[in-house]
Amino acid sequence: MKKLYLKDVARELNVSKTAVSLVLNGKGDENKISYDTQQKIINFAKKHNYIPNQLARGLSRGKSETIGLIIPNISDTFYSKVAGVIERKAKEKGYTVLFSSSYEDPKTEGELILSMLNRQVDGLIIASTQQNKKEIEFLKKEKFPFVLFDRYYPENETDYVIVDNFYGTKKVTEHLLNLGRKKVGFITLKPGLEPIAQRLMGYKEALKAHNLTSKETYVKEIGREEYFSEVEKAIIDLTAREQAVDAIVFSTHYLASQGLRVLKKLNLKVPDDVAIVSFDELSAFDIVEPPVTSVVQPVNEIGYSVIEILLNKIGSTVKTEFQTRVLKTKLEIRSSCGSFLST
Amino acid sequence: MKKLYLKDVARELNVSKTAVSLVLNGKGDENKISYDTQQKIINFAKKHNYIPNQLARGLSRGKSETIGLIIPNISDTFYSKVAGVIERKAKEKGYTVLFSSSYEDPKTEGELILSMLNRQVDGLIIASTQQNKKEIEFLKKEKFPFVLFDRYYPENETDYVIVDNFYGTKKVTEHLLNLGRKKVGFITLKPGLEPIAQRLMGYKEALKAHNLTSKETYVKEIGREEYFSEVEKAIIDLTAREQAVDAIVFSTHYLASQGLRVLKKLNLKVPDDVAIVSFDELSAFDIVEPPVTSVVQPVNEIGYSVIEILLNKIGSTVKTEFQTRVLKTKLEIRSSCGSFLST
DNA sequence: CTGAAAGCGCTTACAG
DNA sequence: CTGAAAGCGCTTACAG
Repeated sequence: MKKLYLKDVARELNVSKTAVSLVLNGKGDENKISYDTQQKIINFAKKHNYIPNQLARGLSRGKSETIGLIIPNISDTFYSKVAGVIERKAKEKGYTVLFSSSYEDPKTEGELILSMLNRQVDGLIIASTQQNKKEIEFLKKEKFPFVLFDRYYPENETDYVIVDNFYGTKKVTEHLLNLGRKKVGFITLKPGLEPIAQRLMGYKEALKAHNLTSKETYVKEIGREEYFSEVEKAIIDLTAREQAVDAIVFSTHYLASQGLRVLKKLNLKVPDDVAIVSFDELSAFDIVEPPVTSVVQPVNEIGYSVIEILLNKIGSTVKTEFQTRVLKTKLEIRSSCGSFLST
Repeated sequence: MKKLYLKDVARELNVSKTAVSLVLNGKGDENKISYDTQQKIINFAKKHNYIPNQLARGLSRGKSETIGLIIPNISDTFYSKVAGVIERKAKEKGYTVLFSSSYEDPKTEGELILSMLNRQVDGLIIASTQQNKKEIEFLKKEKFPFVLFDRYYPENETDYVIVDNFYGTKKVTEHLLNLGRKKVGFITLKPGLEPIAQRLMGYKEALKAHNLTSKETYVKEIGREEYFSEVEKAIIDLTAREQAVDAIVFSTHYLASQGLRVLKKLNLKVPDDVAIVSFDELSAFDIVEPPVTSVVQPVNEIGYSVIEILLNKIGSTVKTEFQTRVLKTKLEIRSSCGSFLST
């Protein structure tokens, strides 16, 4: 069985290439091709496994039916979940997705954007490092369809989908304060990312609303690469001083799980010695010890929104308003905060 | 800034399209194009963001520099980790990866294979549903480069990378028996998948080696879709009868985490009432309560091997032997089995 | 319905 | 080095 081309099936069937192409693209009826001929073509194609070359098709039609997805890390549970939703929705609409991880490196991300572009993706979805303003502006100038999620560029108008990082963190911090915790630490990443900045602000706002000033020393900003050891240092620092904290907010799931590891190692009891909460969660957060109260991101909604906005963009030639969505998070209360503390 | 094409940069620079193409593809030297001209072309291209159309390039050269990855579910932690490794390695070699989840549906998987093929991927990586023998044979007949991982077709000779499911399960079951457990249950998926079958055999072999016959009633095979409720039923069944089990082996990570959830709900103490172990793990298995002894799969090695074999296949025109690798698992002992039990 | 033809944007011998 | 040309495998007006 040799590889079949359009011309082969045309020849075999004694019809024109035009007819075959038209029929296989569902344009048989509108071109008044007889039912019999259509059936003949369709059956032959199916029987002999005729596979049209998408490269040629894409080149000819000027679109590839492919979407590019650029995320920090496909192995991270949050991104892999969103990727799953995006892929499922995209497939429903006939798109395949090309993905690539930037590993938080702006240079890699920039190259990825260009690489996706030269592969003629029809649209781009990016959870950006937020350090490629130039590329983002290039995309805008070219009117290339793209939507950002998770991380966006506050100073550049674009389509994006994010969650309410500020309010989510404020709420979970208040939850802690309402339970009688007075000295709340915040372990987070070094600044640079918008969601992280928003979470810090939410934390501070909650303290302020409770008439507590957020001591600088309660906020620990650590580097992503060496977070394993730095979380440990941060916790030792927060818990060992004379004025030890009685609660810690972790700004993301892997900091929280490492935090839990460290707390166990240090023999600190959660929530008795210190209560903890996490922004974003691991699916196992309900079976860790103790189960961790978390701010849950609406993964499905994020994926749906992103695809919806992007496909709208791709479909329409008229320039539309930028669409931005800020989705609500959900506070999942578990036992890592204990019950009310009277001191 | 309009979109630039090859002919545009040729015109602007007063050189031929040929020269531009040659230089940009790194064939300047071998075609004796002067250093100055080369620099001129390269600089202009970079400055004006010339992005060659990969569709045209691929069509012309007969390869797309794209690899297709078909897995059951990108959101599953095991597959997302392997996908990350594969993507990283592929990128190093200049390949981008197109991915798609089959969600365990053979029909979807079959369509995906054809879809990837018509997108002219240069090779395919599949963790198969094992129900598309026809497509696999088609790929073989076409001499299309592909390698299977995790799940393969025992009756069809292909390249594949798997782990030692049999021995891994045997070892972890023996670990349980060596600790004095006598009645070991096995909660697994309904048959159909080779790794699952191997794990069951490993479990039985361990029992046999300890002169225990594996009672049929100790093995619970459940459906993937409704595993949440079925794990519960299985555990109730295994623990409530007069001869309750004193240990349970879970054949995969999500069964184990659901098992832990259920055991907590039923107020059964792990490992006192029942010890548990898991084949494959969640990254949080060291902080759940109790930490779960697991058979760890060598995710990096799997990814590396798959890419290595595939790229070899793509690179060589001579037909080579099928390459198969069976990688070792690692037993990670945690406290979910307790210490030696004397009864 | 057909058939010849142009076009998508590249790459790559080939003659000079 | 150039330049004209063929070719990759499709799609799509167009004249008949």
